[in-house]
This record gives sequence, structure tokens and C-alpha cells, in this order.
Amino acid sequence: MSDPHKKPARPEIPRKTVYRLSVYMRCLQRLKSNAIRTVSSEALAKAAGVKPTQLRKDLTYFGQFGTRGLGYDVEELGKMISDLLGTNSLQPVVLVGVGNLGSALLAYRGFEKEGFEIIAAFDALPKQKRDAVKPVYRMDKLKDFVRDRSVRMAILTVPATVAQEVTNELVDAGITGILNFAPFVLQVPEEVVVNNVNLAIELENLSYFIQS
Amino acid sequence: MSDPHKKPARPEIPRKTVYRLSVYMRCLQRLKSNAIRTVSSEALAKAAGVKPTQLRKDLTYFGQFGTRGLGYDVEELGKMISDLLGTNSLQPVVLVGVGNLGSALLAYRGFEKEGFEIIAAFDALPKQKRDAVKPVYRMDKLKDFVRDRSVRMAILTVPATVAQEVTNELVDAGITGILNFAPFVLQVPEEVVVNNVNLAIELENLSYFIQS
DNA sequence: AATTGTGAATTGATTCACAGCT
DNA sequence: AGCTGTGAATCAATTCACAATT
Repeated sequence: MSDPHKKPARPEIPRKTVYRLSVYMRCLQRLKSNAIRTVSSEALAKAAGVKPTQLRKDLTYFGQFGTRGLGYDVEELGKMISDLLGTNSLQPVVLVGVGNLGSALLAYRGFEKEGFEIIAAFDALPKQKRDAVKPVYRMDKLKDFVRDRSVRMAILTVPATVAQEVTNELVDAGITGILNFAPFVLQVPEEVVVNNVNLAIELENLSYFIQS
Repeated sequence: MSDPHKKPARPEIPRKTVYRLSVYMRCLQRLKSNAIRTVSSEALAKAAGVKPTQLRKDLTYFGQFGTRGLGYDVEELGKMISDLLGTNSLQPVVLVGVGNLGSALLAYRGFEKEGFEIIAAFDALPKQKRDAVKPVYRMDKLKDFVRDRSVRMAILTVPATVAQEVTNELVDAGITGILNFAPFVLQVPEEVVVNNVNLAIELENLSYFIQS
């Protein structure tokens, strides 16, 4: 799961709402590909695994989109949400730390259809893999690369011991959003946003809840 | 991040608290390896990225461990938390869906030092990779394998289109904890716990919060 | 003197209940 | 008649403030 946000962001949409908007968008995409034009809050909420009132409340944070008595226009609502989330344009992302998990994620091409592209990877000791699709550069190339290509987001897959140090370099280079896989709580300035993902913690959490 | 829990679990420890306990444990491990014996709620909370009162409140859910005026015993508190979380014994886990992300996670050996081992993988069309360390079996072997080895947890990395169907098979085989990477809201019976991880949603969320 | 443990207060999120459109 | 939009009510999580303990 992910974690703390310093900056509450533009108008005042709660963080949990923003997560759910992503979920709604995926449901809308599925409906659209099934040629469904219109959906009620009840049906969409069910697909998203939430209550209808929550869906409606979530939408009120950024406008009114429904037609009373009828429901929501699938395409229109999907467009509004993806505009809001800023997922209409392809976002370039760099990955830092090409170890175990890092190279796994580099090989995983599943981000691209969701609007994100890992355009390069960086490592202290880069070893370009034979069949690798992405270039792997040395850390000292990071700053110029990020500046030249106006990259704003980074995936951090370095060992916990160097996570803070590397984060400082990222921030210095101009990165403002970090998806952190290192099991370490990063210190960042106000304007930088960190989302934490820790697979071991997810498993541990499951493990607790299944011991009945 | 992850998502909904049907069963609130044994005494009544909130889900978010259980997550934070995992974080505290990692901080305690680090302190211990630095030969630090005792820690105050203030210091530990800072390392974990939370407020001291929250840490203390979290601990009260399962007992009293501190010494007033002094703090917590690093080793003792670590032991209590890992007992509670059930991370003292190695948990066997199966992975289902050896596609893009699935094989990435199979190659990633980082779970093992955290108490989890992927003991086998399953796929509709298994292709054993040359250098793969783990065996990949056909789906029809799943049920017997899970029963024979008493596996309780599964990592689900199949396409969204078949996620529900495969989940039904998992539940039928006796799996009670699922770490779901498929972008789909799974329906499961009461006693089964699902944690969702969606990397695209994490990136999307970042992308929203960095557009200032 | 320092630091925990915790009831009370506060803040935030979810759900209810129903008014308002179409 | 059906379904959205939303203020009010409820429920949950966090933080405060301070008494209790070493």
C-alpha cells in the first residue's frame, strides 16, 4: 500500500477519494469497451466495490456529472476523471535501482497501457542486461537526464540503506513524485510527494488477518 | 496501496494499526542491528514517520510494553510485534499467473528474508523459463498442491478478465489470503482476506498530487 | 525529569435520509 | 418513478492533555 502525503493538493479532494477515482475510471473503461453508454451510481459502485453514496459523494468533490433519474454517461464521466487525474498524456518515469525488484519492474511492461512509460533506469553499477529494452545509466547521468527530458516521477527500488541518499539526488534533479519500494520512510521537502509500496508488509498484513 | 477487509480479525486491532506495526517492526530491526537497546516513542515514531502519540496508541491495542521515564526495550517490543503478526515462521505462498508481472515477482527473491517463500507458481499455459528457480505448474495441479502443502496465501497476477474465475479456484482450494495485483475488485467469501496492490493506480495517484 | 498510557476532544470519512431534477 | 446531489448524523481515526510510573 502506499502512504503519507504532505501536500493536500489543489482544491481539497481527499487522498482516499483520489484513489477511488482511479478505480472508478477502470470500471468505466470496462463498461465502455462493453458498449455500455449509461450507468447508475448503484451499478458503478458495485463494480468498484464501494457503496453508491460514497461514489456520489466522491464525485461531488469536483463537479456534477449525473442526470437525475438516469445515471451517468460512461464516456463523459470517464473523460472527466482522467482529465482530473492527469492521465490523458503519457507520463515519462525513471526507475532508480536496478537490482532484484528494479529489473523485475523494468521487464514488466504493464505500465504503458496505463499512461506511464519508464524511459530510462539508473543504477550505481549499471549492468545492461542482454535482452533489456530500456537503457540503464550510471547515477551521475541522472540529473541531466531528468532535467533535459522534464521527468517528474521516479520509481525507487534501491536498498533501504541508500534510499534516503538517492532520494536527495532525485529531489535535487527535480523529481516531485516518488513511488518508493524501499522499506524506509523517506524525508522529502513539502512539495515532493511519496507513495510507498511494500510488498512484504502487504503479505505480513494478510498473514495477520488470516490467522483466525 | 491495498484495500477492503471483510473480517475485522481477532481482538479488534484496526487494519491501519496492523500496517503500522509492520513498519515499527522494521524500524526496530534496524535499531537492533545498530546495537541500540532502548528507544523512546518519540524516536521510534520519527523513524516510522508517525506521531509519538499514534505509536503509543497503536501499542495499547495489544498490551503495555514500555517503561515510563525510559522507553521501550527494542528487542522485546520487536519480538512482541512479530509474534502478533505471525511472522516468526516461514509462510509458504503460491503465485498464480506467470505473465509479465508474475514472472517479475517470481524472479524477485526479496520476500524470503521477510518470512515468505513462493514455493510454486501456476499458470494456464505454463512455460518453464530456462533460468527459473521456481517450478511452474498447470492450473489443474493447484488444488492438490495447496491442500498437500497447507498453503494459505496466494499472490494473484493474472489478467483482470480471468481474475474472478481464478480467485474462485483459489478459494475452493483453501486459500484464505490473497495479494491481488489484478485491476479488478474480487468477490470473496467472508473468511477470505484480499489485499489489493495496483501499481498503475499508485502512479496515477502521484501524478494527480504533483500537478500543482 | 523523563516518558508512557489513556480518556477526552478533535478531526476526518462514511453513511443516512431525503429534497430536487429529469 | 427513478436516480442524483447533499446537509446532517454517525462512525472511525488521530491528536491532545495530563495523570501515572520509573
